[in-house]
Amino acid sequence: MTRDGGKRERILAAALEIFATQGFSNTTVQEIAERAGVGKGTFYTYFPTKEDVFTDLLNDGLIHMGQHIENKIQTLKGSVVKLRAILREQLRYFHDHQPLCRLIAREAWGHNDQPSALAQRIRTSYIKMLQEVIDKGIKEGELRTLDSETAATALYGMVSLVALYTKDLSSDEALRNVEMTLQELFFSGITQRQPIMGEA
Amino acid sequence: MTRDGGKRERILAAALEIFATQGFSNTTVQEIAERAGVGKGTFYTYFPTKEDVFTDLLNDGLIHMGQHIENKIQTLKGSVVKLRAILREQLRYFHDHQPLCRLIAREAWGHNDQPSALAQRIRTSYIKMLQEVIDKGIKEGELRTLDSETAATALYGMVSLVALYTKDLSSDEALRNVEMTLQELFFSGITQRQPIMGEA
Amino acid sequence: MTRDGGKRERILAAALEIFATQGFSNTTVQEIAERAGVGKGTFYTYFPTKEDVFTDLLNDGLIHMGQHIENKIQTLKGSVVKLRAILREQLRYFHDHQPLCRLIAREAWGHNDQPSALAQRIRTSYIKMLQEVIDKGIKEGELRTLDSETAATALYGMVSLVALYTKDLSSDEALRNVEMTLQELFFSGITQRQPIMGEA
Amino acid sequence: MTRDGGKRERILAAALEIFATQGFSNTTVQEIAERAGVGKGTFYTYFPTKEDVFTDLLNDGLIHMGQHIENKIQTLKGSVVKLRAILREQLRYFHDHQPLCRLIAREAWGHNDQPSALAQRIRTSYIKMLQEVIDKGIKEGELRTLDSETAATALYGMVSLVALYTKDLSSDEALRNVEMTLQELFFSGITQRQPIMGEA
DNA sequence: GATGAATGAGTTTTCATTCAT
DNA sequence: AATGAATGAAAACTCATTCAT
Repeated sequence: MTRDGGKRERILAAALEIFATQGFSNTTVQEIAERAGVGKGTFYTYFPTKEDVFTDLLNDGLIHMGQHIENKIQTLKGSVVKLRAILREQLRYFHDHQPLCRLIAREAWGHNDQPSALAQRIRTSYIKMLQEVIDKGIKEGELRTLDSETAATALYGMVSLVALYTKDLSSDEALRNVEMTLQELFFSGITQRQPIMGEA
Repeated sequence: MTRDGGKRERILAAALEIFATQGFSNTTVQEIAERAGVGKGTFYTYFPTKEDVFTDLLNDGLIHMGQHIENKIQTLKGSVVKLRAILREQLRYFHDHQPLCRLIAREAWGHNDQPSALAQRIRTSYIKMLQEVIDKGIKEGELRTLDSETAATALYGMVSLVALYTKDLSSDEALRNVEMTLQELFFSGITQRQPIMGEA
Repeated sequence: MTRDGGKRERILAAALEIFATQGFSNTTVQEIAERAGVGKGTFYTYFPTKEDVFTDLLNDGLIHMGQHIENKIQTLKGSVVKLRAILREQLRYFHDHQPLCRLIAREAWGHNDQPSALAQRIRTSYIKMLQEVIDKGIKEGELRTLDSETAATALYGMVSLVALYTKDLSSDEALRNVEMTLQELFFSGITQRQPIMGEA
Repeated sequence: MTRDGGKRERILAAALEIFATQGFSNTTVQEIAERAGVGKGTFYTYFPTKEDVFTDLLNDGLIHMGQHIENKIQTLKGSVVKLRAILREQLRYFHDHQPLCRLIAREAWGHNDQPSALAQRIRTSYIKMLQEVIDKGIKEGELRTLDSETAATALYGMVSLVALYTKDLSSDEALRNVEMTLQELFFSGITQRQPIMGEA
């Protein structure tokens, strides 16, 4: 599958790690080439410009994340079930692919003059998907009637910030705990269920 | 407004706008000076380095946002009431200070190798505050028992992403609609209230 | 004598000290003004450019040194007597006016593109004087017949390098010792007087 | 001569010439690169900073001059013979390597705030050597008893100033004449040998 | 195909000099 | 007359990109 000894992949992997840590501008092609174990010239055999690796990384990443999650929910039935799976998988995905996701996140805030270009794609390609699930749930009565775009964005924001801010998410247990909290929060809200009727 | 005809302020304002659009590295001192309507040298009369304007901007911004919101909730009683106010005010603040908040958000993901320095401060200075309110609410039975740190981060993530992603938030009505959605979502969850009582 | 409260003199003195320590290029007008206790703008009331203070300093210095030494020898009779006095006074002058002399010396090697300009003046204004004394001494038979220009330059080089290189020349005793050595050297040479006559 | 077509050497040579003429501060990297016939960036492929070429030049120069002269005198016997050779070789070396020596000389007066660093080395590495020869000569009775450090410095000062000040030293004859004068001066003094006994 | 030496456009920063107060 | 805020020209240095080997 990889002619050329996987050089392209090695470069992408190296770039990902360094971009994620240092950002686009503070990363030199030299560094990437070194970490990938190739000459600087070789970098340009595989990518026309530094910007291109970045874009490729982002595109591939977004596609991969989208597909990964769509795969997971494809066979599931019911909006709540689907959304629960999305929440879980997205959290896990962010956690398992921290560097990539950090890149996506930062890019989402616009790393340069055409911030929309890709941030746009996040909204359209990924958040749109969430939105559709939510819309369906509303129509079918499983979900409360609310603005689905806002809800989808909120879900995405919740999970991504938690995934990237929470210091210790390395143990499986910690991850599960955080997930449970988010599930509760997103599906039932933070408020203590009011003692409906005379239950007290 | 002060001596020097507010040059310092003009530079800060110009820097804020450009940094927010283009990021730190893609912004040149030249651009800032031009937009501020001063000479390049003048920039250096007021700030030792380019990095310093950036830091000043961020520090002041974080302090300002924190104080603004703390002021708003200080006199309120009850965790739910407080959290509702926080949600509303934060949304509004992000909306009213888009450039600044975009800066804060992006910085949170680390604009360079020492991302923690300021990201840390957001967590400690701002999210900690949310966490305390939630903790109190849990203790007093107003809120469901859940991991308060995760909940606080989730609230912050929800609001900030929605504020920055939502294209049209300019009309007061749009803003109110989005707010309402988030309030419902955060406090009551997305799920349609289960047919309470013995309807099954 | 000094209208304006001696500001000009204060600037010259300040400039001399800093130029001597840091060189022309590494000295800023700001520094000079500060050390002189005046505003930066005031500097330009008294001197058209930074270069001008430097030149003035050098010119005045050369003139002053020349006059000082000429005064000392004017009344003396005999070339050897005169040269001995010159050697003594020059050594002392270098020692007493280290900063100025350091400036002159460095300039002599050319501090910029027109190195000759001033180096020339040293040769013409000062070394010429030595040369004349030597020439007279030769003609009158007091001095050995040799190339007077070379001898004059050598005398100047001897004294100036010793004055500026010798670490401890602060005590009067040390100064006298060094002078004695130079006198012996210049007038009688380093060689042990050959066993005159048939002593062997 | 080495790989890279001697670029490093070309840069060093160019730098030497320009530094010697214009001084360190008045020389731009651009100029050096141009004169060396390379791009500005290439300069930085070979030297980390402008300061580094300067230092390399000086270090190499001092070492070279020292070795050159030590080689010349190593096999000679007798202090007077050695000193005569030193005087001759130093004069010739200064003359043959004017730019380098101009650099060394100027540095001796301190080209910036840390003049000692290298000026020190001149004293220690080179003048010390002269001093040792003189000391030996004194001990063995060939030379007059005098302060050897002062004498060594004087010799150095004499020769270097004459070498750098004397306008026309290009013909071999001129050089020999100047040398003879200095030899006479340094070894026998300027004074006409007193009519010892009744010779007149 | 792989490489790294060569390059110059572009960026930050300094500082002599001007000029309004 | 004295000042220092304002300025932009100039200089060191970086790094994406090219290209000869």
